[in-house]
This record gives sequence, C-alpha cells and structure tokens, in this order.
Amino acid sequence: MKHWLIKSEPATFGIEDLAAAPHRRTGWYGVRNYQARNMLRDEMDKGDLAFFYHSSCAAPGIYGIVKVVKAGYPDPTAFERGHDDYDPASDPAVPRWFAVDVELVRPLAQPIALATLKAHARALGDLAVLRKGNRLSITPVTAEQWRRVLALA
DNA sequence: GCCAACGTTGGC
DNA sequence: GCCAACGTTGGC
Repeated sequence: MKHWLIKSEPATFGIEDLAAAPHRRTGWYGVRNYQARNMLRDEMDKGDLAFFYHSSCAAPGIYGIVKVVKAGYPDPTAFERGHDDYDPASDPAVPRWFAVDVELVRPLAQPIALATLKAHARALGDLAVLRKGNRLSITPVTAEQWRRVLALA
C-alpha cells in the first residue's frame, strides 16, 4: 500500500464537501498535469491512503485522510463539452487524463498546518509539498513520512 | 495584490 | 532543439 498527498482548494472542494458527499466519496477529477496524470493512471492503487491538503486558502495544511477506492480510470470531465475541464484533445479512444475515486476515512480533529509541517521539515525529510516551488497536486509520501506527519496531528 | 516557480506553447 | 512569452499555482 502506498501513501500520497492530494491538494484541493477548499473554496472549490474541501474536506467538508467530501464529508457531505454521498458515501463520503468523490471522483478526483480535473487533474491536467502530466506528472500527476501518470500517478493517477499508473501508480495509485485501490486501498492507498492519502492526506487531503487544502491549498490556496487562509490556513493551508492537511485536513483529513482519504482512501483510494477506485484505481485510475479515464477522467470523464475531459470529454464533457462545455465543462470547465473539457479537453477537446483528449480522445475517448485514447484518453489523455485520468482520475481515481477517493473516500473520506476521517477528517483530522486537529488539522496539521503547513507551518507545522515546515517546522518539522528536517524530520520529514524531502516531503514534496515542502519543496520550494512545488505545484504538483498529487505527490507521493513515504511510509515513514506518513507516520511522522500523523504524529504531528 | 505580489511574486517565485514551474509547465506549456509556439516561433525559429 | 532552443528559448521567450505566457498562463497557472500557491504562499504570503
């Protein structure tokens, strides 16, 4: 089982939206970056766990834990004419963009602020979300990093 | 709003 | 293949 960190802007879709979703599940749609696409398509497996991270907000940080409940499949929004994430270059016969489904395991009673992660940067090693200029919306987390991050909650 | 970092596009 | 221009991300 692998571990990940996935980012979302709470103004668009936050941990509370996931908690309110049917079966507390959602399709992780709209990723339009090839590196992240490759992880969705090739590396994320059913059963993997991920930190749910809020970005571009007043208090960025980790707000919950989610589980991958469906491995990579073609992102349907790429084929929806008129959808914000529609990509006319994505041919259904050769899909360009992928998604997974995630389910909320639990929100963190005490979210882990980005500032807290930074304060423990040394112990967390090369945690991708702490890298300067990091913009990837999906990043891998090692088992050791996962454990150490959780210990900060 | 500012700015650094990065990805993508397109001319050559 | 190079590289400048541009758009986006995301913290502050």
